[in-house]
Formats: sequence, C-alpha cells, structure tokens
Amino acid sequence: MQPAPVVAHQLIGVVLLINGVGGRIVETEAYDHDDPASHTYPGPTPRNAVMFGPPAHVYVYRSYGIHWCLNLVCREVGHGAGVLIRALEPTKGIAAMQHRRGTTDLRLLCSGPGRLGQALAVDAGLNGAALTGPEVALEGFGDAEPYVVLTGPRIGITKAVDVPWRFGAAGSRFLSRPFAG
DNA sequence: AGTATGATTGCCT
DNA sequence: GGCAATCATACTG
Repeated sequence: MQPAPVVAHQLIGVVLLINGVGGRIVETEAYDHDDPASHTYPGPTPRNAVMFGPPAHVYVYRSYGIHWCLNLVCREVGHGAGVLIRALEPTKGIAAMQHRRGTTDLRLLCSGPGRLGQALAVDAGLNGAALTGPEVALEGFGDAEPYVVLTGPRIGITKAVDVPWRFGAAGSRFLSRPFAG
C-alpha cells in the first residue's frame, strides 16, 4: 500500500458505489498518522480502530453530530492512515440520491463529505466494511482514465492547515469548493 | 459525571 | 458572511 496522499491522488477518477449507488470520485483528502489533523494522530481509540486495521476497508465517522463521512483505509495494519472521500460526480442510482438528498440538482447530491454520505446512505453500519464486500464497489482503481489533478490545503480543519493534501479533478463542477490557482 | 470539540451544511441577515 | 443544529467521542476531575 502507498502513503495516504498517493492513494488520495490515485482515487481521483475512480468510480465508487455503495450498494450500487455512487459515481466518479472528483475530490479527496489524505490523513496520515503523523498528521495533527488526522483522527488517528492521538493513537488508537474505539472510534478510529478501523483506521488502524487492514487497508481497503471503510472508515465512517459522524461529523458535527449531523453528517456521516466516508473514508477509505490505506497503508498497512497499525499505521492509521486514510482518505476522506469529499465529492463525486453522480453516475449511478441518481434517482435514489435525489430522493435521499431532497433535491434534483446534481451538483448538490455529492459535493461535500456530508452530502455524499447522505446521498450514498452511509451510516455507522458501514464502518469497517471491506472494499471487497457486498456493499462497496471500487471500479478502475489503478487504471482510471488519466485526470489532471489539482492539490491544495484541506478544508474545515484547524491543525496542519497548510498541508496540501486535498486533491481534486481539474475542471469538475462537482467539487465541494474550487481550487485556488 | 461534566464538558469541550469538531475532516459540515443550510438557513438567516 | 455569520451562525445554529446536534451528538459521539475524548478528555478532565
């Protein structure tokens, strides 16, 4: 397995489906163990246990008591690194996503980690699920179409605010926020 | 046991 | 642009 920023970069353009619903990933963020902004920085706890487990599994956490956010665990057992899926371009199960989100505006379905979680019906029950399991599908990892990938500082954090570990597909209109420069 | 704090979003002015 | 909503987790005493 590769370091989190490398995986986060490689995930741009990959199709992610949860129970057949999802689309092409256009925005990610990397979080590593030696990273003050990461949930794993203080060490293992019950909440982040999945991140210290085997890679290619799903880590789900509740954000601000309201939203479910979806991450993919990378690197080896015990390392505690992952990639936050921040936005994707809806391609499959669009009707289901529109129903869950309460809007037909494609731009508002998955443009942001909280919206994406709601659109894909992510909740605590998905925490720890394997990418090879029945719920999750990742299509084209490692051989996705080449994308022009932009980088920039991560959003919404208060520590390590200058680390440029946010990645996004250039020109996509489904980004949660535009990239500077 | 009590409190502080978010890897956010949407509604208000 | 500002701020409330809302709660699991982690930390303090």
